[in-house]
Amino acid sequence: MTTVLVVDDQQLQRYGFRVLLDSMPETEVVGEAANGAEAVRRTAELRPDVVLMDVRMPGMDGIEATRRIVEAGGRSRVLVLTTFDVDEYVHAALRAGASGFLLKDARPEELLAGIRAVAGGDAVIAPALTRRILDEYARHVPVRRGDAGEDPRLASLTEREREILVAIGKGWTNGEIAARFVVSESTVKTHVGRVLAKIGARDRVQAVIFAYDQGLARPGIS
Amino acid sequence: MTTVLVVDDQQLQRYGFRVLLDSMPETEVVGEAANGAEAVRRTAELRPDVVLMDVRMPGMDGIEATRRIVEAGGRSRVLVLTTFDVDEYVHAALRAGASGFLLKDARPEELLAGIRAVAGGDAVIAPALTRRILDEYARHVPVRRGDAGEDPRLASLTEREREILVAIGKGWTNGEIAARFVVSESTVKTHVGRVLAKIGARDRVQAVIFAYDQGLARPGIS
DNA sequence: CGCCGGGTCGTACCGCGGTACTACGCGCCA
DNA sequence: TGGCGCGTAGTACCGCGGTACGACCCGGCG
Repeated sequence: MTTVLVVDDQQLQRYGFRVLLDSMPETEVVGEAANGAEAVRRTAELRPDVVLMDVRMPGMDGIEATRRIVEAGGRSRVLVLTTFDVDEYVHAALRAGASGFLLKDARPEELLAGIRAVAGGDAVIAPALTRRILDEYARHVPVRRGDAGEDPRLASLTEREREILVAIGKGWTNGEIAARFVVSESTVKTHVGRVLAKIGARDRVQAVIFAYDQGLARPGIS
Repeated sequence: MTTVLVVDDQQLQRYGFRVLLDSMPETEVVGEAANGAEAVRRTAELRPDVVLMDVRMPGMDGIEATRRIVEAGGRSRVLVLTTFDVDEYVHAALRAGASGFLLKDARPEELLAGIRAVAGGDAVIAPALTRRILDEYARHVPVRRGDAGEDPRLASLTEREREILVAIGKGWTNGEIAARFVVSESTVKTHVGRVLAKIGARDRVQAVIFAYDQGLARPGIS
């Protein structure tokens, strides 16, 4: 069962969503909110799997609310809904950390599929918007080097070493890594040393850069 | 009626798609191809609405075939399918001009919805891949104005401190920074200390992460 | 069986990084 | 004139990070 928080300033709109979602066997509306501030509060309280977020709302809008919810670090995922496919909204919502962006004219099964995907940790974008996202994507995202697969230095890492590299990329000290992985700091140092040697980094700073370069580390993930 | 060209090196796979699509009222398979070269030829001949393209094929692969079909400028849209959600494939396919990218384990209705969307000029990405696309999108596509402005922590840095932060983001040691900026290492340390305090970083590692986060440093810049 | 790769842990050493504090010259401005 | 922000520079101290060993256990494999 997927729990959903419905956020919209229009009472009728919320009602519509509630009727639709409660009529489905796999989803359940556990709460509603009429503005951004309330959405943030109720998300913290109810910890729903998915927050169905309208963009345009009086007071705090859906974008800002999304940002706060995402920054709070709970496990709730935000699926942004809007009537208007304004580029700025899409852009801002995705940068705010939304897991999805759908139009309100989506068919019920599309909405359901979106909620399911978002609850499962995936992401969705309305097809009508995907086109533009991809165009910008192709225009801005640099070509991956190595048409022949990933960097050999990365491939030479063992599974454990890759985990260590990711941890380094999060900015953790050796002690913190040791605590999280429940091993001794000596072990971490051993691994770190091997990682640095394999990827050709002088110190962990260069390792972080390498990790970002390879897409192993990403902004906004603590 | 949407006309479809099925491209896959496995005969059985093509058969499966044909049966599925021909059983639907709105789609019709008008041809098949077993490799990239044949796909390009048949697309030119048949001018299908949608080309269902497998990635892995002997000879010319699906990516290259997609590129040629798109460059040919016909009205056929390419929907790429693959069994493996390898990042490189997604990346390459989208850059090649594909209108969509789905996994072969997609449910029939998802595939149908994808074909419909692509035929209508929209684009689709499998939810499992959208997550990563969005991450890269957020990382690379520049922030638009009206996007809540830059981080106040970044704004509090002086010009010199910002230069220092960029240098840290390149992975340089204090000594190297001192040499390049032609100042003493003491000075660099002073600046670094102030930068760390202002942006709230514990050490230069976290400063690097912050720099990437803010777009001050990016992969591929020496 | 022995070998080997991977993961774990320890000791010892040294240097860079980060902090605290002080200090000076310069340009700007009240 | 004095104050202030900024860039510069120095000393002293300490701890984390990185390296160089050696060691053990385990699972897979010839």
